[in-house]
Amino acid sequence: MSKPYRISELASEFGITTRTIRFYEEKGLLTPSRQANSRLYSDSDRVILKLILRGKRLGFSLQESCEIIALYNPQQGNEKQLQVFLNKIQQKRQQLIQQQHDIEIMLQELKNSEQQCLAYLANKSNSA
Amino acid sequence: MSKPYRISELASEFGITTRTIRFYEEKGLLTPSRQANSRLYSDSDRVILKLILRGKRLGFSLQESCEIIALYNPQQGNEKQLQVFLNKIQQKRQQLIQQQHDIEIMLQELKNSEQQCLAYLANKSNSA
DNA sequence: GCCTTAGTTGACGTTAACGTAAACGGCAGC
DNA sequence: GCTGCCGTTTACGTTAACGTCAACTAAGGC
Repeated sequence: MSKPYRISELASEFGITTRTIRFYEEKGLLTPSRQANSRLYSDSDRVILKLILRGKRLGFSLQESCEIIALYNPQQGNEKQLQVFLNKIQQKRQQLIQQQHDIEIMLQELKNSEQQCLAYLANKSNSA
Repeated sequence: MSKPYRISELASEFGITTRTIRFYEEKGLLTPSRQANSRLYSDSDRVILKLILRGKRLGFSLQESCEIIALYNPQQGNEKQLQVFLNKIQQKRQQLIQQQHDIEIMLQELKNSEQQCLAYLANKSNSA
């Protein structure tokens, strides 16, 4: 148990506002403890926050990030429940792989534009 | 010049609504021609629509997708403008690479969860 | 005791990206 | 000539993810 974080610490560490952090709590994603009237965030709260922000960078909604975080914590259950769980994992995997492809193509297209641009610059400085 | 598309054709091809397509036009992303009172979409309209949807899958806003599409069409300009252009490309590239990393990690974590789940299932069927 | 500096709750405001509904035009088929 | 069906414009509605503001409390410094 390391020292807990205050809300402003997390906010500045991750470059978000305290309002945002409280909003995530309101949505049930974070469950900090209280000391007097102040919130205290544990390491695991911090991890969850990190996961949320990672999801955000990939364009996932809070709801989706929430589901993904749930996928990180396999719970025991009967065989059927575990199958549902495995299917969900598979779905997310497909989605992520699709994103990988999209990114590959975008990077290639950006590279093409860059090449054209550089060629034009080189040509220009040649003729100058 | 191939046969132009009607709005419902594009909608069903991409699995979106006609309202969405009209919305993109409203935002200036698409500029279909008109025949009488109907919209006619060209191949290039279709390409742009594809790019928008790709951006969406990666969590980009319409505004961002718009900027990325602009990056695909290098315009001539003076050296300074071209430098700005190259910088923007570089920025987007960094963002995409960050997303690649995020995806790698997520995929790994999903894999871990899957392994745990499978191990539990195997164990269970063993003891049965 | 007063001020400043976090922090709190509660409420209303805002923006993007569409959804939805109303009222209308045009044409193909019967 | 009426019925669908596809399309149009206009306009108001909706949801997510916060921003912003007000009014308040609790702790620490001088």
